[in-house]
Amino acid sequence: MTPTAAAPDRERVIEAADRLFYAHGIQAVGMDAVRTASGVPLKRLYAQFPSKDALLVEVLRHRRSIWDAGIAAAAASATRPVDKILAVYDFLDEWFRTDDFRGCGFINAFGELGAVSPEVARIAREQKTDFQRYVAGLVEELGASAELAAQLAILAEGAQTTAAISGAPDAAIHARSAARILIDAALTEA
Amino acid sequence: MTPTAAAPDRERVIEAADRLFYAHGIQAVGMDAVRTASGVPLKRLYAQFPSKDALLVEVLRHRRSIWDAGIAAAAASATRPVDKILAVYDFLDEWFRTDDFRGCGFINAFGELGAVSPEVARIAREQKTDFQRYVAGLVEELGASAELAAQLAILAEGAQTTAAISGAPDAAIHARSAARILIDAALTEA
DNA sequence: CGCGATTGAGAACGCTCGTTCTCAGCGATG
DNA sequence: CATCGCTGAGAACGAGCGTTCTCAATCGCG
Repeated sequence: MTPTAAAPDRERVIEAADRLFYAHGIQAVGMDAVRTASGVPLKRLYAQFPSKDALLVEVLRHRRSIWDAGIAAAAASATRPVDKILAVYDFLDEWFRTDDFRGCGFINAFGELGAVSPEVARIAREQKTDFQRYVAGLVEELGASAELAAQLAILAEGAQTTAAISGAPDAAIHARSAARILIDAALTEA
Repeated sequence: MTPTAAAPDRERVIEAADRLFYAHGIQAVGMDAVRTASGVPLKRLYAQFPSKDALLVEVLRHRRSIWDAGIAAAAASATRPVDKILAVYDFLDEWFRTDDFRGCGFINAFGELGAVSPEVARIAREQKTDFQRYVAGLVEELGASAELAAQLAILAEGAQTTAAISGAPDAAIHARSAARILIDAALTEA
């Protein structure tokens, strides 16, 4: 058993669990389902992750890196800070139109387990504050206030829950145009 | 057993379950906990609600009426449509500073059970669209576009998740000032 | 070819929880 | 005062699930 040979197992399990947890909710998915979907037997699965909770933590970490990569890729096509900010909403728009979109995984996980698991609550909070910091960085480049950053982040969060629950994918478009107005207002005021 | 005598039981159960479900999550709360908190024995409890799912539906209905009443009360102190809109964010601000605030109960319930229970998903969606309609009505009185209404609703949703997960109660204040800017922009443009 | 370590498949265990059942106590009624 | 029906408290039941264990098949190595 070389340590490198175990890596594909880990990834397969995390990706399968992520897909299942996101699609059906965490508590609704049994370890047997993870095993079936990943093709990794229970024994190896528990060799990699001591418990379902530990697996969940890794799944959330994985999901965070996916999100970060998506945001970075969306920003890469833009040069000006303003466009990088607006690219966030374009990224959301694309995501919302995905077939298996079911809201923000962190918001969902927080709603389901945030009160019971401090670990889950912490990871969700970190993801949100990370995003807020990212937006704040871009806003700073713009020379606008920190309040604008908070408002832009709130718009993004609201778009996600609105798209998820109301099933309105155009929430991203509305958030985007609102963001543009807020940015313009902040810049002309300064 | 007069039918009117059963009413207090119903209310006590619904209120106790609502408090527990909201505080800890739905699946984390057993029927025994509901029984203990409400003081209503299991037998009567199951006489009123055929299952936990049925109880949950009533709990969500109850929560919806509480929300509606809160919004209505907040709007009552204002006369102009603009102030009624801004009153929504004042209401959120007050709510966010509550000790036991843990986000929007509908967003949480959707995240936990929306994928598994179409009933829960439907009730959450109805609550959100109801709120969107309410905002849309006020925006219409203002003579502004339907897009502004969508944007204002997104701000309210985003403030709720931000306050819940990031633990930032001032999300309501940021949403409020953003709302004011968007409203002003929409009105001067017209 | 033979033997021992490893592994995969799934059975088994223990716990939780939704739901139902039992039974002792009690109040009403004739 | 005796009896009958109802009620409350909690035991009991059955299912689901996280986690562990069994055991036969397999692979590597001498």
